[in-house]
Amino acid sequence: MDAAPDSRTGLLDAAEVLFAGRGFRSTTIKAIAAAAGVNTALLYYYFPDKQGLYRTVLERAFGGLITEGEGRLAAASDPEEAVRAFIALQSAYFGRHPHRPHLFVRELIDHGAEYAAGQLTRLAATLFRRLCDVIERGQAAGQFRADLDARRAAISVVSQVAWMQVARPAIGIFIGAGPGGPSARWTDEFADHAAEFALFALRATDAPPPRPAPRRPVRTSR
Amino acid sequence: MDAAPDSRTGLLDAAEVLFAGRGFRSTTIKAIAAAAGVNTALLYYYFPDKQGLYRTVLERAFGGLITEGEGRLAAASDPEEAVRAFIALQSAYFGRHPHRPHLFVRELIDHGAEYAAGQLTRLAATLFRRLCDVIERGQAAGQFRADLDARRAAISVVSQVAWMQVARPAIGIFIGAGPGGPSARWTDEFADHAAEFALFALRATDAPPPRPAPRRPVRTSR
DNA sequence: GTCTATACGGGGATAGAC
DNA sequence: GTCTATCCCCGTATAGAC
Repeated sequence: MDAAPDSRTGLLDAAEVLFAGRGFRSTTIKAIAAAAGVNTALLYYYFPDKQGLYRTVLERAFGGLITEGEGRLAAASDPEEAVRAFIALQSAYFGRHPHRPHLFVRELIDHGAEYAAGQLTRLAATLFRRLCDVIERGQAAGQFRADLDARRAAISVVSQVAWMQVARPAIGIFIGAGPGGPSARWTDEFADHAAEFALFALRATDAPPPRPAPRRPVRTSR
Repeated sequence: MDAAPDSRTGLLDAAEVLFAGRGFRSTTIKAIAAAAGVNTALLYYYFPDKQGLYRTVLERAFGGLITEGEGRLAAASDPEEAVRAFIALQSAYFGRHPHRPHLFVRELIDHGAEYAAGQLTRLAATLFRRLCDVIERGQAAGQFRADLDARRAAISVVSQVAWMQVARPAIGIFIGAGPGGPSARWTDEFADHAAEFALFALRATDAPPPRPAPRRPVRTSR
């Protein structure tokens, strides 16, 4: 049930993995077609050219994050819970699509987000906006410290897992696991740590004591 | 005083900028030679091949970070001061070498740190080690919360500015500045924010009240 | 829808003159 | 030390048969 019988989807899947792994310029259409098990020329039947294929790959990947995120985050009501849910979303999404962090980062540094500008604008209006709102709501309730700028704080919240995903080989070396990167278990535990770290930073020092973090047994990453 | 009269250095400088901007595979030796104002064949006089040139570029860039970092960090004695100094180092170094974040990230995602493994091992034994030690010292002194794993905490500390440098186009869109990324002023202020955010997270809740953060007027980034 | 065959430019690298 | 000239492979994209 995991075979993609139709050629268009097969091309999209293969292109996504290759673009993520080697970047847009270094990925050849011959490699994409070969990985999809079809002929080079067929690519030009389904897509206008290499750029058009790339654009479609990006739309699918960002679109998936936004759709899934909006679904997941609507549930959380308490600000602390919402921050945890946000980081859990990052961790789960990248656990399920392990190459997408690279796809996203490459688009940022290769093209300055040129091809993903539309998707990022949507992301700004949905997930990022929602995280900022949650922080501001926590500040208004006296749960979170009021002296933090919500947008900067939101970036700090997101940065931990995002950077961990990108810098895996370096982190692997730093923690003694080698350039293959940390284990799946370590990766999951880092997400828990990141949530706690962010909440320690966000909490007002005179706030009512938070209930202990629920130890989520769910393990979602690779 | 900014001309690089000798061809070897000119090639290294040009290669660094191009490798950072487009990646190893997408950077052509013809482009490097042209940017350095010399002939393609001369590259093979000074370096064995494209890979050898790349390796040398990485060694110079990582080596600079380590050398500069060890110098700067030896000064700070107080753990809080040391954490601030660490983030200030990141900000200053990347402010002075604005393309190196991309160079580093590309090496991580393009080659899994294969070419930089040696430099990263040095980094692990110097700067990263030093940051972990500082956190542990703060924990032993009761200044920092003891329930954090020092290595994970160190990664959280580093991640904020690192991610901000990499995700500039996305952050620009998120904060309404557009895909060109945040302004130099915003970038500098984010480093201050990141230091405070990290210290809020690190501080033991029953610790003696920290002195107010010194507002560093020094502006070091682009 | 899917393939074969091919045009055409640009890539890394070397030989060898000066 | 620095250049010209060149080799050969591989990249994108298209024409057109089936």
